[in-house]
Amino acid sequence: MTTRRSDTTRAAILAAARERFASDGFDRATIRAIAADARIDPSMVMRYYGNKEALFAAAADFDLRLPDLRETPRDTVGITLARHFLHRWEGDETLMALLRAAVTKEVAAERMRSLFAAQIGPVAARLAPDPAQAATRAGLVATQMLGFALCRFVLRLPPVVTLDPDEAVAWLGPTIQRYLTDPAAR
Amino acid sequence: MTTRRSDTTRAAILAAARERFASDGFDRATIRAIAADARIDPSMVMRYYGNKEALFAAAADFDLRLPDLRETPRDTVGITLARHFLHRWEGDETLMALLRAAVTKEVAAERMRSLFAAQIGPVAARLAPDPAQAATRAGLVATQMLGFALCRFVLRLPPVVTLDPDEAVAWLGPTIQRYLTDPAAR
DNA sequence: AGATCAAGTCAACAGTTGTTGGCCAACAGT
DNA sequence: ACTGTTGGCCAACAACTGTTGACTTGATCT
Repeated sequence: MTTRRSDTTRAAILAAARERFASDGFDRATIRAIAADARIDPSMVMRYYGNKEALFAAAADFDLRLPDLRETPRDTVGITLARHFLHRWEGDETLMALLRAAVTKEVAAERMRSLFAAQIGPVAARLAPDPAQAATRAGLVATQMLGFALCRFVLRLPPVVTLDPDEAVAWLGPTIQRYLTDPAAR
Repeated sequence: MTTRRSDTTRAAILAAARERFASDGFDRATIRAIAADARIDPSMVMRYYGNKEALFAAAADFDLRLPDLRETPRDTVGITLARHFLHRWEGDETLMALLRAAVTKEVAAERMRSLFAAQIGPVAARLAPDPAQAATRAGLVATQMLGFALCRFVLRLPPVVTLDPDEAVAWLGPTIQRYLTDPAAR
């Protein structure tokens, strides 16, 4: 199983696609632009990935890669989660591509939903004081994490962009901690 | 100054535009579709609003209309703000149009930035224990509010959609309160 | 009634998009 | 050397986009 000649361009296409989808969103990222970035003909993109939707599906394949939290002390889970999320977002533009697309493409939104349900859900299920509210708690965690990413990386609100990572974690950590482990509000 | 005949259609166009921009985003909301919704010819849209960008600018004109918080007790400001924001969002699809567009259109993002800076900034400036961090605190408030709106109205994460308004306010209120008035983290 | 002007319709333009099929060049195995 | 396959390019298509200008209708005013 040696790497074929095409595997190189295949990967180049995927990288260019991720970049374009991340910075321009699904609609404005044209196949022609992606092909130009990868220095190939647009028709190659079609040949390798079928159509634009399939290319996006391949480019937006993402895993949060949450660490195993079973060994972290219960009351530092919030901070740990916040730090990991921030780190994960900064190192991979896939999440950005997914978020930018999810706002207008239903398929991408669905992927976002299942991503968070599958990854944060279990954490909440284990930590929530009331198992019945586990899903709600996971959802709340998502609102704060995605909201931060939205403001910092997409909307670029100046005060949120300025925040250095440690500071951000120090602010967000307790919020996430509260959503996960504090007694229900009201 | 009686209302001219054209004012009716002018308003119809604006309403249709807001609806389309809110549900489809800037790119997918075509002038033809908007015109069809308003039951007129596409060229009328151009005549009245010049071009698509200007139409969007007119349709996405929004004001948070924050209540005067100087008389609300300092420690209930978080809940009050959360409730108002949620209420405002549900009653007017303009914010949705703005958010959907802000993710890919720089002009819309800029409007979002100045909107939050101008409206939440002053509140934070008055409540923050440390005047120097007022902007940061306002930004954090924005992350939670926009993140909630994103998950509930745009991405439609099931557990966040299910949440009834009072419950949502009870969860978000304390977070916002903390961002505004609690001593800085770290 | 006839002239004036706003309100609205129609058809077309130029550009861009995803997508397709035919063609060419390089390589591999015989 | 020959032949089949693989990787790549080119030109074109059909659909759709924002936008424009010429034309028709209808009301209003003198």
